[in-house]
This record gives sequence, C-alpha cells and structure tokens, in this order.
Amino acid sequence: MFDVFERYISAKAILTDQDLCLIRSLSVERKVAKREFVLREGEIARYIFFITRGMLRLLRTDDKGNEYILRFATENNWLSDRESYITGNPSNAYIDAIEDSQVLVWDKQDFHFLLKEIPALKQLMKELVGRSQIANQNRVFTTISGSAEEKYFRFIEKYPDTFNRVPLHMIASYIGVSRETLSRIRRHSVNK
Amino acid sequence: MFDVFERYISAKAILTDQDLCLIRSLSVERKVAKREFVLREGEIARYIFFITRGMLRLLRTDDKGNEYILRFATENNWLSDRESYITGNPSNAYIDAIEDSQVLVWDKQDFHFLLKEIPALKQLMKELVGRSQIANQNRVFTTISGSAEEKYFRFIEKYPDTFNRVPLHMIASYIGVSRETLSRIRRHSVNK
DNA sequence: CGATTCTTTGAAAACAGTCAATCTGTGTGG
DNA sequence: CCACACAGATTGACTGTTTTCAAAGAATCG
Repeated sequence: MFDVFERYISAKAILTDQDLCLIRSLSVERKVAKREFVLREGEIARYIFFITRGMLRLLRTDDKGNEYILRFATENNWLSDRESYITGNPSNAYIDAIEDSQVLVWDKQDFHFLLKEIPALKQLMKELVGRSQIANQNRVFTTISGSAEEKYFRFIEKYPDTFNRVPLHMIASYIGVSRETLSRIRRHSVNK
Repeated sequence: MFDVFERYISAKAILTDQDLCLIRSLSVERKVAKREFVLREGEIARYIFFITRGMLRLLRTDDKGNEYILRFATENNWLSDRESYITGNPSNAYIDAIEDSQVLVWDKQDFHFLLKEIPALKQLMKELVGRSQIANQNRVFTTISGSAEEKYFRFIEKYPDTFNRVPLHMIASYIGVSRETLSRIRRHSVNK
C-alpha cells in the first residue's frame, strides 16, 4: 500500500530514503469499506488522508438532508476537510468511501512535524494548495455560469475517470442538480 | 496610502522597520478609477495588489458575454488572479475597480523576493491562502445548495459591507442569478 | 439637463424540482 | 443457486422557480 504513495511522492518531490522512512513511520495504513465514514459532521478533522486505492468523497448536507458533494478524491490524491483541519473547529462535512478503498493516514501533528522536517514535502503541499485554489475558483465559475446540461458535460469532459466510476446521482449532487433532472438531460442528449 | 498597508501588516505580522522599508521600496502606489481595468482576459497576471481604498472585482465572462463575479475585494485585501499569477498562463479573468480605488502593487518577482526575505510575510500569506481555500469551498457549497433567495440572504449576512456598496446587478452576478430575478426576490421579501 | 447606469416590472417560455411509481441490475443470506 | 432486498436509474405528471425579452421608471453624474 505504501508503495503506491512512494511512487507518487518520488515523482513529485526529491526525497532521501531517510525522509521516506520518516514519512512512513508516522503513517498508518487503513482500509475503508464502501460506505464507511472516516469523518462525520461535528467531528474535528485531525487527520490527513492519501488515497492509494479506491475513491472517497467529501460532502455536506443542508437542513433538509440533501447531500452536496464537494469533492471526489481518487488514487494519488490527498484529502481532508480543510476547514476543520486548518481551524480545528468541528467539521460541517462528511468523508466516506465510494469504493472499497485503501488510504494512508497521518495525524495532523505528525504531518506538521513532517512538513517542518522535510522542505521538499512542504514545497509539494504548497504547490497542491495552489492548484486546489485554482480548481476551486474554476468550480465556482462553472457552478454559477451555464445550465445544468452544460455543467454535466463539462464534468464529463473534466473528470472522465470519475464519471465512469461513480453513480449518476452523485454526479448530480456534485454539479448541483436533482438526479431526475440529470436523468432527463441524459435522455435528451443521447444523440450528442 | 502606504500607511493603510502599514497598519494592516503590523496587526497581522511582526515585522522590523527594515522589513517594512523593503516591502515599501518594492511597492508601487497606484490609483484605479472606477471602471478602470487592471487585468484583462488574455493578459498574464504579473502583479499582486493590495487595496488600501475602494473596491475591485475579479470576474469572468462566458461565451455569451455574461459576467460572473468571482470576488469582491475591498480595503485591506489582497487581490490577483491566482490562476494566471501562479501558472504564468494568460488569464481568463478581468479585474477592474467598482469604486475609485487606491492600491499598492508589487511585481510578482519582487513579491517572491520579499517572501523569501521576510518569513513573517510568508507565514501571513500562507494563512491567507488557507482562508481563501475555506472561503472558496464554502462558496461552492452555498452555490450548489439552496435557492436564489437563500443565496441572496446568505450574501447579505456574510458580506453586509460589500452589499451596501455594490449595485444589485453585481450581487446577482456574484450569486449566479439574473438581475431581474434578484429584483423580484427583493420585492417578495420586503417584509422579511 | 441629458446621458448613462441601475432597478424594476410584466408576460411568456424555458428550466428544474418534487412526488410517486416503475424498472434494472447487483449482491447477500438462506 | 435462487429469491429478495437494495441501490441506482428512469419516467410521467405536476408544480414551482428562474430566465428571457422588452419596456419603462429611478437615480446618479458630468
């Protein structure tokens, strides 16, 4: 399981064997079954996850109990509820697995220690934060512009892999339309 | 003009007089008239702005020419098109002034130098990036959940100052509804 | 004042959500 | 291995919301 991470990190940052050892020594390998939660609303996000296999989602609910997916995260991606993780406040989000998954987990304190000790890791995380900023900004734009249909096709185009792996009602929940609407969009555009 | 920045930065980071001097020496003071652009689509965002007075907006347009406001930025806020600034690619956004404004401008290279020289500044920027992540994530959620009316009221609640300073059609453009719809929402809820 | 920007309104049409029912495929326990 | 439960997808009918277009009414600024 760690080997997936090792390949990932070696491609993204220049680390010594020692660094890698240190990172590994503070990591915990964990399996997450489909539909299992690793974070619930009200809990504090004390951990950061790296997905070596499978897929997890970050979601919130409104007062009516509707789910809104904020992020799909697949292999070779990091995941946590940034808000709770950064602020230390109780989370207003959930994280659960969409597929049977395998993740590496670091405690926040430990990870913080790693960042301090390993500049290359720090640098990598900084780059990733930058990218997530960009992605979020683009998502805001896509979300406020265009119709449900446009959002659907933009999703397929942007995340073909995710599209092929998740049920349609989750895509609906990601782009912010009802599953019925999504179903009809698909029917009306079989020819496209 | 610089004194506004000085008060801001002194409250947020511990800097020596030397640091401050250095920061100042690389900054340029600039006035931006209402409706004046400081970044256009296709240009590369080579500068980072700090607003000492007035208000600017970051916006994008779709192929039909509709405007979508991604951010309002007022006094004591930093602004740039992160995507273009980080990647160096041509921007797909515009930045212009909503009010006659005053800004401090740093060249990207110079600012990078400052970050290297002044750890406290680097730390501050890091914190701000974290906050913007949180804000963006929350915005995505608010945007995909809830009706136009809810979005409108949440906007007022969250940004009362901005609300009082910008024309309604811009708020419509920020929350992603037509100005007519916003107008009607307001009429139907005069009593609320 | 005249021009421009901003806001509102009405009417029609397009769009999207809700509710209830049905259909499909999958997987699990007996 | 089958039956049944369950998750997922679709459909129809209806309702409600939002957009669009066209027009006109305020407000603001030079």
